[in-house]
Amino acid sequence: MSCADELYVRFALDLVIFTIRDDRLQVLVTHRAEPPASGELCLPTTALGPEEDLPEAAQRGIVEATGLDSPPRHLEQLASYRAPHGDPRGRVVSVAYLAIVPEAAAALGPDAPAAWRPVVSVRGELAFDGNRILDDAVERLQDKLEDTDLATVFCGETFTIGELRRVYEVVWEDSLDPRNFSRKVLGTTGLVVPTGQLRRQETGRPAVLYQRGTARKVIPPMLRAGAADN
Amino acid sequence: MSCADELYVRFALDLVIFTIRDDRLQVLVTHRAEPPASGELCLPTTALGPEEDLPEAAQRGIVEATGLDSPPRHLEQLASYRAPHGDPRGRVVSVAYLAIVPEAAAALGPDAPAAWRPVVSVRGELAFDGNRILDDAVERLQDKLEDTDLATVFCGETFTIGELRRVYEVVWEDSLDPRNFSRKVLGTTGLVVPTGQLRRQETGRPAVLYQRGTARKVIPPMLRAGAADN
DNA sequence: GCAATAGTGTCTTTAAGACAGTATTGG
DNA sequence: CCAATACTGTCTTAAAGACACTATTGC
Repeated sequence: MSCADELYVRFALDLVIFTIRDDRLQVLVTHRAEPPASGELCLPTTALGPEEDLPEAAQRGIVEATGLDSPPRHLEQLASYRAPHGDPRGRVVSVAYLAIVPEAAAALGPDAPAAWRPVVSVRGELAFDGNRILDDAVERLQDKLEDTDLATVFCGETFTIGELRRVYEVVWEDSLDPRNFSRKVLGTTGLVVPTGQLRRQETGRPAVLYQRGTARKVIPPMLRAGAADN
Repeated sequence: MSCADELYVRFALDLVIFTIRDDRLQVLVTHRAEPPASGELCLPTTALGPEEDLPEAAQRGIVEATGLDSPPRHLEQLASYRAPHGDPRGRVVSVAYLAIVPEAAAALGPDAPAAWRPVVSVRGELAFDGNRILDDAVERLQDKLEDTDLATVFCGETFTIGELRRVYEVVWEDSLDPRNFSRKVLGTTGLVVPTGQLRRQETGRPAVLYQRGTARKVIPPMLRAGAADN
């Protein structure tokens, strides 16, 4: 490595970009273009520009990776990782960011370098410490659904209570009681507000459409059954 | 800066080490030995060794900064920060770690380079982004008291329910009802287990001594009143 | 009317909030 | 007995869990 100074490390940002498609939690992955691990599956990465803040760099990297015209609706720092010691690139540190894009924006060009893949299908398949990062990201996401309005970010501008419930069910891999879920969501002041519009489908009673409210925290939190594991 | 390669950044670990002394939350601070900001108050830092993992480096840095003979009872990664752009050292990234040492271990040599200072007295006084890091650390700490057994880490090997309650009151800057607190702690299975010993003081009824149990999560969480902000 | 989806109401149980009184020690 | 600290018990209220039924649409 060209920098002998112990204070310098090779640095990059790892991007964990989630969306929901086909009723499954999906993550954007790509293939490494250069050695080491050339051709292997990995998370999109980006470098830190000279004048960039960390969130700025993450946002730019996400726009580049997805080809979206707008920045993601949610972006948060996940954690930092030091690459496994066997890495031939020397001392490597990365900071991972977690982002969410709504299903509607998840369309990707057919010849895009990156692709959406169901999380369950890439578990354990990523190069370097991508698997650990992805696991941490999923856990963070599941935790944050409990006490924030993050689930609404997966939905489009407007959504039904049923669609919102599907987000919880997909991310938590569990089924929720529609009656109790409804009571909880509508009973949390400011979480969602009705738009007055209805969503019609081929059959069945039309559903009331809602949009995000001003509340960012769900107090008391939404509870999931299997949260007692250590 | 000597590294022209855009992939390399100057890197360090910032250490936020908490303890409770004199019924106040205190943090270990030191003074910068070299420019820039020489002499100013700051958090202890350390570098990443060639073969070290991030938690290893943090643990080593904490032992060096505190002079303790044992590693901290709790250590977790907080977040990564990019130093403010005006920094003459160029592109600087740091990862902050949060650690807790019990009051008993908090004794520091009189001529140690670092010193314990009440958090309230150093708020806004730290160099670089130390203030932001400290604020984040306090918030993380307050949040984690709600649904983990982290408060027990501030206590010694054994402690009374009253001592444990003081930890919550000090960190949350709030007073708790002793009766309801007792019911909650003793009603959470596996959180604390009685040792059979008693703690005697000059006067008053002796208190039953407990030690940490096996439960690491408090479910349902301990609630604090003023958690509805944002 | 039927299939399909959306929505609501009640009973029970758990646990927090808000209280006052009893118990044990040393002096 | 008194001061000081530790401990416990009850009533009320909020909210989750576990249920079945009604409502609205297209065909």
